[in-house]
Amino acid sequence: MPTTMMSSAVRVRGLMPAVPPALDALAAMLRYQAGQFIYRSADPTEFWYCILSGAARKYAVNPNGSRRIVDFLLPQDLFGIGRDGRHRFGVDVIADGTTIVRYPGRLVERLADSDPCVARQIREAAFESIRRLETRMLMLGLGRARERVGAFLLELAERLGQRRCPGEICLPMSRCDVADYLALAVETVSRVFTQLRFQGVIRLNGLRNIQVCDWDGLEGICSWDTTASVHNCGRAPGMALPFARF
Amino acid sequence: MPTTMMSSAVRVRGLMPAVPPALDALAAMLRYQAGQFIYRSADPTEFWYCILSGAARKYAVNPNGSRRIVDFLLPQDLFGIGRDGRHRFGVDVIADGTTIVRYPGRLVERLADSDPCVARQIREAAFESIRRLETRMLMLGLGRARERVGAFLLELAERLGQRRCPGEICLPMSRCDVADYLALAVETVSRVFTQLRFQGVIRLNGLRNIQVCDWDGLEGICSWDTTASVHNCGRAPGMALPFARF
DNA sequence: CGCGAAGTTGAGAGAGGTCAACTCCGGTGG
DNA sequence: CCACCGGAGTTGACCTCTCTCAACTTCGCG
Repeated sequence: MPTTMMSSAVRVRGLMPAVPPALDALAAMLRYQAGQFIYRSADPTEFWYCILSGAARKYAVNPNGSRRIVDFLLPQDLFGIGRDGRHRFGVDVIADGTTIVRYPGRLVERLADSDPCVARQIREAAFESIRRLETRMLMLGLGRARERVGAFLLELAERLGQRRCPGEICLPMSRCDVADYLALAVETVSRVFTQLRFQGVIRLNGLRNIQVCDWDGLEGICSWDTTASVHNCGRAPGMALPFARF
Repeated sequence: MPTTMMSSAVRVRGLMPAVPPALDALAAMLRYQAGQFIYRSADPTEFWYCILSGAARKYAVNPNGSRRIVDFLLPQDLFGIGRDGRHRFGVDVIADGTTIVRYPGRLVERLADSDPCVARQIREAAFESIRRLETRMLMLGLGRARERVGAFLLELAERLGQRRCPGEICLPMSRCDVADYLALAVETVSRVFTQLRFQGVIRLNGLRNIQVCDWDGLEGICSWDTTASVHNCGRAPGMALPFARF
């Protein structure tokens, strides 16, 4: 039972650049505690969502009981988008006080038909989602556990806007979540963390706060920088970033 | 140097259901031989493409020289779609006589702004691409080589419309491509194939023609059926398939 | 202080990567 | 027609890495 925070008439900023008022008017803002689910697998795709603050995880559970985390959802991420049907994955919240915006999907679709601007933003969101999936796919293809964990840390820093920043990065997720995300055993993730610590690449303050001491070293670990190929495409730094594409 | 086959005024069928004439008028049809590239990584995203017949592969190459196949492109698949920018991946053709339809991306985008129908079709294409990526991600998360190869065969059969059909499936790609697709060594892929052959799950006629003798066995190999979760979502068979979502 | 959950560490077994040899197949040219 | 060649595919032996299972430690909280 999430808390409704604001009436739908309140402007939601930061969700999409220049959200059209018509779309804005449909929004509802909700607040969740860690462990609450936003929707479950096979639920009807009634609403579209966007994270404002906090973190959530999208996951699948197979008959054997093993779980695979499909995506971590961080601020600005849209999810649950799709046409009428049922969700393939469940989403639940992993950080206390996570706030999300919710839109009635069918109305947004209808709005998209009449407002090209809305349609374009949905396309952008889809392209962004594709970009993330492709990044993740390259990551899963990396052979060694060190590389995957390294790529994960780089991706997280990138998405939190803290790539190459000196400060600490707060991991919103448990080691177990990281393991399910990277298709590794928890123990392996743990071992890699301590290995990176001993090598002076990272420092841990508590369990969740990571400080990257050696960004070059971290990037060197990943035989190929999955995020750089996304954002830079081998072009000179400082140039405009290309949009995601597929 | 692909062969231009038809003037752009010729109607392209099968690409999208009910392609609007305005979009149709922009199309050019091209024919490729195996080994020719359609575009390279870092090329500008000038055109959007759709496979009509044959097969191609989308791939990334890392500094070490190792290659990762991001996607196999089969008939009906759209690719290269995106806003102005540069391609993250290269695409080259793997089957002789592959035919492709090409659209000027910018014009399609502009058309989408004026025609909601075009916009909706682009969204659908994006959702479909996401569906494929998610399927693939679950596949890469599978721990064992047997499971990945099994899931790959099921996915391929599904996409070729030959799931649970008695006939042969023609693999358009080499073992090496399969390996790069599944993030396995070629030798491992080969070993799994022979293992499946000895167990009577599949039969090989030549190198490229596979006949699945035991579909139940094949599905049983995959600890979780990545394609079924896509198309069925645990609902009763025979119901309308949900669209892809994310 | 005590408890449970989360995280870490260790030892062992198993799976896949690597390297090398070999087979199979299609194409080419004598 | 056959020998030769090269590339793709297969098989084998070995080694490395990760998973598994178990014990232990740390953290957070009442």
